[in-house]
Amino acid sequence: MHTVDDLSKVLKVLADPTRLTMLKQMQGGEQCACSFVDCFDISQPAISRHLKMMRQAGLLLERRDKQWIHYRLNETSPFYKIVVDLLDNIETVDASCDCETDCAI
Amino acid sequence: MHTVDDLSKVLKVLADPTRLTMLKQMQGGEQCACSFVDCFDISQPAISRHLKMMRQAGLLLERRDKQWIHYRLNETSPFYKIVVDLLDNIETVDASCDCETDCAI
DNA sequence: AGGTTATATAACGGATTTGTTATACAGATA
DNA sequence: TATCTGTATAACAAATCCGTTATATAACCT
Repeated sequence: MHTVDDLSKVLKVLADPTRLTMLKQMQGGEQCACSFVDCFDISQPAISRHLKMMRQAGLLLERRDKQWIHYRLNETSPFYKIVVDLLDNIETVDASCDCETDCAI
Repeated sequence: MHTVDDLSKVLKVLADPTRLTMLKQMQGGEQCACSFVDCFDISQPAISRHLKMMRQAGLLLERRDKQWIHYRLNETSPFYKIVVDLLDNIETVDASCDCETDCAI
């Protein structure tokens, strides 16, 4: 159970097509930040800020491996179920989003 | 099933504490616009615009009775289930929101 | 017709969002 | 150490959001 304020803050984070797509991709497993940079038609700093926003909302966890940072859904977030329920309502996203680097997965 | 763009547009409408509260109240049944005006600490035009935004998103239906307009959730919206599932995650809202007028209900 | 009440629209201002470019930092490698 | 790659931050601009006040419209009531 959440307050109106808490839920509306999370919905604000979710209410963006770029972030929704990123989340949908992470639903399929951990994603390297660089794969998002390759995948979307926006700059690397823009990607970085989208990731930061979701991380600060507690929606993401990160794992550093060498110079690469891998992001995944935070299954322990109090909003995790809400997020995946929403993602399950989205048509499968184009998977033509492969990382061009050596980030190993 | 929805597209990322369609879902993010609806989430943008939902991602506001005033609108979420209004929707939660309408989950309990039809509400007169005037009851929102009495209930929230914002101006009547602000209320009117929140209602318009939700109406335009297809989330609400309206019924005119004399000079009063009553709003309710649109159960035929393709997003209806998503909306109520989200509302069900919200703590019950303070019901001290009674219309001061003769709008009858 | 004239006044009152309920709701909608117009015009505007400040805050927030979301992109950009430039730059800094962290880690790997020659 | 110097440089390259991946990521984050700073500073800024355009667009959008959300409130305001003023005004218009619609329906009711003398």
